[in-house]
Amino acid sequence: MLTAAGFHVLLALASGRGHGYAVMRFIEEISGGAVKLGPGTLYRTINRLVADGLVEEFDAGDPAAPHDARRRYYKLTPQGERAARDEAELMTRLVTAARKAGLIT
Amino acid sequence: MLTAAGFHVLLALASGRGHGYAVMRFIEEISGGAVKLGPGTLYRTINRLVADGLVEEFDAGDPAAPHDARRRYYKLTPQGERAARDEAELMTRLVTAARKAGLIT
DNA sequence: CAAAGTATATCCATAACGGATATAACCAGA
DNA sequence: TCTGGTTATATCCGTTATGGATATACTTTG
Repeated sequence: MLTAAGFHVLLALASGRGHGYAVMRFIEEISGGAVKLGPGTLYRTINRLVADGLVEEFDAGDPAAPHDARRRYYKLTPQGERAARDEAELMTRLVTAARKAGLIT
Repeated sequence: MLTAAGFHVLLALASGRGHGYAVMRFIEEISGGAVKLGPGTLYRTINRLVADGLVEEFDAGDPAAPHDARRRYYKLTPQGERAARDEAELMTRLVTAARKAGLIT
């Protein structure tokens, strides 16, 4: 199974956040500030996802938009998309159960 | 934040699974067999939740139903319920984002 | 040009996990 | 009754993952 950080990263990439720092902000945003991914966990997690074939770096060579040269861009591989989808589906089941249990409305 | 295992246990308890082994089966059931909590993680997690005040043991002294004497029963504390609800709410946000990203329907 | 923010990378101590091993009670059927 | 399979809890060990600090340097804004 994916780790929480792993899923967060995949979800951020699937949501169009292409590089590490943007991933970090996405997670903070979506959790209302509750979840913060420090740089240690962030870059380590990205590297692990790349090593596992769930994510790949790509060249965002759009010369029109003068992007920050330091940035490294990543996207999901088909395998990564599958993994993210599986995890999201598991999560819907957990949310349904939480609703059934009266934890949330 | 809760660990995945921690949330699973809280959710199982909130769903009326009172003792450790039942918690284990609940998680396996709800995930369609994808997530399995081994005894190491299971009992360690329960103990941690108790130590953190999210869960407490109680005496299921129902003499009518001759229950298994080995079982140890647990339930959520108010704090545990809050934590489980917060986590479930975060999860709904993640699921919504996954839907928006086209990962799930 | 200085300060704040953006961006990536690495290190270390701590926390958590997975799976094996152990022990034993419970239950169904031969 | 005894025997095997399942239920149930507990602990140990090696591995993996985390959180936070530290480092470095580019970019943007006033």
